Amino acid sequence: MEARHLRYALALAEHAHFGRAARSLGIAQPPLSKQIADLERETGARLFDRTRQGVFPTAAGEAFLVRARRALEEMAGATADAGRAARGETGRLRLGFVASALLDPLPDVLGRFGRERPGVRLELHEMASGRGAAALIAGELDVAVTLGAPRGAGAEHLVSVPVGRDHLTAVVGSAHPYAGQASVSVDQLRRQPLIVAAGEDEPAVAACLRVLLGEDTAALDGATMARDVHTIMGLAACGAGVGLGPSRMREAPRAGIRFCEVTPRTALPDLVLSFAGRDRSPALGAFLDTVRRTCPHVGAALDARSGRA
Amino acid sequence: MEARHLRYALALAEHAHFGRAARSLGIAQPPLSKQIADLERETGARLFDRTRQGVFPTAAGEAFLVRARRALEEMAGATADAGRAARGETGRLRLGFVASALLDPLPDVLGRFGRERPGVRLELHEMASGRGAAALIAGELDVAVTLGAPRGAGAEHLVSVPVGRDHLTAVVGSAHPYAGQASVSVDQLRRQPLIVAAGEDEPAVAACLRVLLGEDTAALDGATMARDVHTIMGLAACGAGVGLGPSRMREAPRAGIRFCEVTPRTALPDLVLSFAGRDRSPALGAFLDTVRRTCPHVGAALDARSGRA
DNA sequence: GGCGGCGATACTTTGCGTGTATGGACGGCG
DNA sequence: CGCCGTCCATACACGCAAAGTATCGCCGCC
Repeated sequence: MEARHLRYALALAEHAHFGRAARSLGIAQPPLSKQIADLERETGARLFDRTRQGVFPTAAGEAFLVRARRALEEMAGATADAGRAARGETGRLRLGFVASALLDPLPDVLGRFGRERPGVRLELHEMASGRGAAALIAGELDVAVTLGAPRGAGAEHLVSVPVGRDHLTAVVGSAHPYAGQASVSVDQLRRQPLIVAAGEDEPAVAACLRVLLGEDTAALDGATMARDVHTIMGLAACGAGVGLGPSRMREAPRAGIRFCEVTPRTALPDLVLSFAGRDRSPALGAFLDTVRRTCPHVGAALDARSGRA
Repeated sequence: MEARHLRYALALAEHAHFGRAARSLGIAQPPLSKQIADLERETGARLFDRTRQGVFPTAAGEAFLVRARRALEEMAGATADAGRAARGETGRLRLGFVASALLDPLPDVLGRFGRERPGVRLELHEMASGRGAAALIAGELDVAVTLGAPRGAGAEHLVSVPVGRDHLTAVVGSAHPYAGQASVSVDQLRRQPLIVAAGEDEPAVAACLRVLLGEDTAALDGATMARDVHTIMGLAACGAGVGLGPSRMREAPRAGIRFCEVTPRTALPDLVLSFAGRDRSPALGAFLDTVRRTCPHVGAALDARSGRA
C-alpha cells in the first residue's frame, strides 16, 4: 500500500463521486477506480458503497479513513519536523560548562539563545573541564565550555575557540590575615593552606598553578581540592585557607570574604568553547551563531577554525 | 512523497548501511541511494550523515523518522481496523427498542452479543415503536425492536422479522375490584378507566385495542396514555385504573399490583426486529447472526426475508 | 425507448522505480 | 607510497504499473 491509495480514498470520500474526486486529484476517473479497487483488494474489505446517490464509505471504510487521515498528517508532519530541525528551530543542545562560566559569558549567551530559539531544548550540565572534554569527545555533549582547550585522544576532531580570559585572584575569609591586603605575593600563598579547583578534572588550571608556585609542589599537593568557584569561596569564608580562582568570582560577591589580587598578575587558562567539527547539528549551528553575535570578537576565531558557518 | 520513502528511510536508519538496508528491502543499492536522495530533496533537509563508520540520521533525520514510524503504523493500523470493521468485530450498533422488549428477548440477545463482540459499541435507545421506526428509516438507528412492523413512507426498504409474540394482560392495583379475578371481560374493561401505551407512537397496539374494544371508542379515547409497560404498572399500582399491556409484564412483578387475563385472549402485535435491507453494516450482520443463534425460530424468517446473511 | 450520467473494463502510453555497470572518494595494508 | 577494497553516487537501459483514451453496462429519467 502506498500513500497514493490513502490520498485517493480520502478524495473519494470527500467528493462522494469518482469523477469529481479524480478531477480534484488531477487524474482521470478510470485510474481512480482501479486504485480504489486495488486498495479494497489489499485490505480485503469493501471500503465504499457505490449507490445511485453517490459513493459513501462503509463501516470498514470509515475505520480506514480515520487512520488514513492520521497517516497522511504524520507524513506531512515528518517533512515539516525535518525542516524545522534542519533549520535549527527545534532540537536538543547538550551544553557542558564549568561553573565559573556561568558568571560571565554564559548568562548573555543563554538568555539570547533561549529567546531566539525557543524550540530548542537546552540541556545544561555543570561539570569540570576534564569531564566536559571527555563527554564532548564521547558524543555525550554537543558543546562544552571548559578552562583551557581539551587535550588528549579524540580532541583533535574538536574545534575550540576562546570565549573569555581571566587572571588569578585570591579569596580569603574576612578574618584572615590577608583580608586587608590589596594583593598577595606568591611567597605568601606558599605559606598558607590553599583551596583550588585544580585537580585531575581541571588540568589546565593545575598546570597554570604549577608554573606560578614553582618547583616546590608542597603547597599544591597539600591544597584542598574544591569542585568549583562557589565551593572555593565557601571554604574561604569558613577560614579554611586562601582560595585561588578567576577574578570572575567578584561577580558573585558573598558575605564573609575578601578578594586580593595575586602578584604577579597571572593569566588563567582561557575559557574555551569546543564542539565536534564534524556532525554539527543545526541546533549547534544556531547556538554558535548566537555566540558569534553575542561576543563579536569570537566570530572571527570561529570562522577561522571551523570554516564558515 | 510515498510510503516507500518512509520504509526505505527506516530500513537505512536500522542498518546504518546502504548496501545492507537495500538487501533487507529486497532491492539493489543504487535505487535506495536514489530514493533517499529524492526524499532529502523533497524535504529540503539532509536526513542522513554518510560517514566511514556508517550512515546515521542527522537531527532532521531523527525528527523525520519518529513521525515516519508513526505514519507507517497508522497505515498498517488502517488496514487492520478496516478488516476488523468488515468482519463486524468492531464498530457501532445503534439499537432502538420498546421497553417491554427488555423483559423478554433482549436480555439474552444483548448478553450474548456483548460477550461475542466486545469490540462493538452498542448504543441502546429505549423508544416507542413509532419513533423507532422513524429513526430507523431516517438512518438514525441500525436496528429497531418495535411492536408491529414499521409502516409508512420508507418502511418498504426495511426488513422485519417477528422475534416474539404476546397477548394482552390486564394489571390492576391490589385494592382494585378486579384484583381477585383471574380474568376480566371486555365489558368489564369498558366500564373502567384504562391505562395503555397505545398512542400515536404505538399504532399497532392502538389498532389492536380498537379491534378488541369495538366501535365504541369512548373507553379508548378516555384512556390514560402511558409511555411504557413500567408506567402502566406504576399507574395501576396507584389505583388509577386498569392497565393493559403484554403478559411479559409478569416478568417484572412489583408490589401492589395483580394481573388478570383478558377474555377473550387477545394477541398483541408481534415484537418485530427491523433493519435497513440495504447498507447492512458488518456489526449489524454480526448482531443478526447472534439473534439467529439465540432465537432459532427467527433464523428461517431472517433468511427468507433478507436473502441470506 | 432513447438519452444521459456514472462507474467498470479493455487497451495503449508513459513515467518512474529498478537493475546492471561504472565512477569517485576514502581508508587500510603491504 | 601506491594498490586495493569498501561504500555510496551516477549513468543508462529495462520493465512494470499507474495514467490516459475509448468503450461498455447499468440504471434513472424524460
